[in-house]
Amino acid sequence: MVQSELADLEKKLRDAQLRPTKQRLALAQLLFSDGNRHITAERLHSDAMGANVAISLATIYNNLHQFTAAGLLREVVVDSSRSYFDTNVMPHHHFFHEQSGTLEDIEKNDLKVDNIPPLPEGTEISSVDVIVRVSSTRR
Amino acid sequence: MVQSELADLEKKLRDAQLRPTKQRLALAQLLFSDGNRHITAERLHSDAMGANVAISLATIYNNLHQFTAAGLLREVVVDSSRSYFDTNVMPHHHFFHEQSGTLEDIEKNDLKVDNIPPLPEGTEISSVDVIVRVSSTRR
DNA sequence: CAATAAATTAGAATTCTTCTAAACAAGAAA
DNA sequence: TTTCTTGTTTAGAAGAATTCTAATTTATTG
Repeated sequence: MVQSELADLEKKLRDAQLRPTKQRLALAQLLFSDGNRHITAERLHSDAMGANVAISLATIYNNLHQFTAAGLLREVVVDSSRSYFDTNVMPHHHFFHEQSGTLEDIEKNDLKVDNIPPLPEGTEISSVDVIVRVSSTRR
Repeated sequence: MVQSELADLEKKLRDAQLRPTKQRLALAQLLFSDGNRHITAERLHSDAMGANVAISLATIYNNLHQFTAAGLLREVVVDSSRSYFDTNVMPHHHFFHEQSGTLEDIEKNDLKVDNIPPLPEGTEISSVDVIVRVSSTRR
């Protein structure tokens, strides 16, 4: 890892009012150094173990939520049994592969959602999430 | 409840190859006798208790899944902490009210999804789910 | 440095869901 | 009917994901 990269991550955390602790920097590195990721807490935890970063699962959860609140991550709800966190925080949608449990981004401009009916009284849109669930073609 | 209604529910179960047991009939009544519902297992369980129907939570879960497999219900994933089951099995979408945790149907023809990009290699669409998350307008 | 406020942690606790193995009920056959 | 087979229900244990607790450690500020 490059020096400047670490400094960038530290700035990213500071800008989000999060102290750049050892654990946060390690997580930020795992999350943001390698393109878009869709990751679960357990997965991130084992990635950290694999990278010889000592960090408890509680801290993983704390930080995933703090990162999300700070707009550094976004939670994607596709599976009722676990939470996925997405490093792409721009508005966009997803393919969800049902067999493998993997997510793939769909850029917002590719896909169009039209004719949303009048919202329930007294509400405003907080997000529009499209999930295209796909499965392997059986042959 | 009307006699014919019970007979209809029994037929509905039989057609789905599910024996119309006391518990299943009671659940079918709670689920299908009163328009579209979006319900959680816990909620259905307390509805049953409220209607003086003795039924265990395990049976609720068993049957929600069996009904879903038989196409009598559809599972809606909107909240990573619990599962919702929808009695409307026609293709359609949802408003999800973030504060109250309630769902509301959006008829398929109201809303249009266009320009879905090419699917991942070797896959086919199993469903396209749109969730319009709304929250109360603060004033 | 010292003070204080924030972050981390292990492990317990919670919540939702599934499993297990035994008891029970439904439908089929005699 | 009665019997047989198989499907269903059940209580409670077990499991999985997540949150909480209270103590300890670490970062930042003065």
